[in-house]
Amino acid sequence: MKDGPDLARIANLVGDPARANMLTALMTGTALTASELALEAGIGLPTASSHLTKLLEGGLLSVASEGRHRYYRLAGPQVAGMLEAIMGVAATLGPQRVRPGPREATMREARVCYDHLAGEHAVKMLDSFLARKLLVRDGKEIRLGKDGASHFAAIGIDVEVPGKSRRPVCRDCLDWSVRRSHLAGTLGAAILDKILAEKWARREKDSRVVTFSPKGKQEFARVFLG
Amino acid sequence: MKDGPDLARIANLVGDPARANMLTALMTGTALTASELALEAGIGLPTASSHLTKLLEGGLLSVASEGRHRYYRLAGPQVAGMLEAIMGVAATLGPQRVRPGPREATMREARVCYDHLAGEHAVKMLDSFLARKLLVRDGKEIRLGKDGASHFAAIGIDVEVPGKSRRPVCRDCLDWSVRRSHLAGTLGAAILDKILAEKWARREKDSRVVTFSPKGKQEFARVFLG
DNA sequence: TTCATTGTTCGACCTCCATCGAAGCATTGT
DNA sequence: ACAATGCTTCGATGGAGGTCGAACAATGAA
Repeated sequence: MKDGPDLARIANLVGDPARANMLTALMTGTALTASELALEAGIGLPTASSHLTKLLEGGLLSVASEGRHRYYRLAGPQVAGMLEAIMGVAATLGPQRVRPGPREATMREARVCYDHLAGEHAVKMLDSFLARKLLVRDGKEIRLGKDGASHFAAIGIDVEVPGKSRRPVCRDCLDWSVRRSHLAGTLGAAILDKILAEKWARREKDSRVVTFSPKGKQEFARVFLG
Repeated sequence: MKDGPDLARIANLVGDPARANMLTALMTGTALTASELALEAGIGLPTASSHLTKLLEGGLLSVASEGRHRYYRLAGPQVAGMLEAIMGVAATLGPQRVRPGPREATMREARVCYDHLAGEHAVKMLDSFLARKLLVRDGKEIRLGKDGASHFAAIGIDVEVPGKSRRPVCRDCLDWSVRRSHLAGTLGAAILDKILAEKWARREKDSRVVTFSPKGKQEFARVFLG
């Protein structure tokens, strides 16, 4: 009767509306303070604090104390992936989706997933990388292709791995909107950094949405879609 | 504040221990009756019935009435995939795993995931298929390679797709124990059928565990690992 | 019909937990 | 030192929902 890992324990953590809102907010990848998360979830500070300790003890979040602030973030990409998986089921199952809404459309196009880009653009980008053999699949893993490192270096993406970090350079992450993979890992994160640094796109405030400027979209296509 | 699909609603469904046990039991892919599920979850019939209607309305289960029995099953492979994703987080996060236990070891080696094989053997098998180009990745999709259909037909796996079914022939599914992909879809299901039909392995009663006989393991390696 | 099996519905109980106000700590700034 | 900010802890409240017994409905068998 007790097969495998404890589903209920961690699903229950996600199952509360307030906590779910917090986790969704943290899907942006940015670390947020307790008060910001309380505002996001629409609850008081004491309640938020209580939820946060539960998520912390549950292992879904990590925290960094800095001065009198405490910055909460998702415990890792794996947690983000699980949340996307649940969103995927909720999205296809949810007949109570009253209206797609404009917000929804922009989310499907481009959004932040933890620390990398997700959505249609991101899926196309990974497809292009694989087609050009800059990246190659190896089982579930994705690795740099023969010319991968030099190519990414040439376009200003620092792909060197210090060897210390456990985090893989490339990883794939299932997209809840497109139902295909996009690129995660340090490479995915570096690419998002570059896009924002070059101001090809900007993040909408308090949202996962990423909106490209017309010119930015061109540049993105030129540089990343080959 | 309300970004994307409704996480909490469906996570909450999985978050109750009784419901989680039911869902875990249904990960075997077999349809079970309400009383079987009540026994599995360790609760009374009325309680089970209440949970089942919730899971049904929530869209995680489907039901088929047959005589005075009502057979419940997971709503689809997508739900199974989500459950495995949550298990993955629970497994790596769960420090309260007191002891791995023998049950755990056999689960890692080979188990049923909804309707196909999962675990180390299954991961190796997919690796082999990809290496021999019987299957090829295409983005997130997995498709039959050039010689794929004929090869599988030769070893007695009927891979023809009636065209009617929406279900993909090949799909990958993330393995919570090995953290790599294994083969799902109709092909994955057909292969599991074959393994059981040939009696190379048998299912443990009321469990996801699949145990290979020594001879069966040899045959499995010969036929599927090339 | 009569009985047995299987499931659902109803009602009542009871536990759990999300919530907030107020107080307590810690850190920073003046 | 004193005040202000950010957050946690404590205590009390209230509501949601999981639980089961009993009654009811539906099917199948004797």
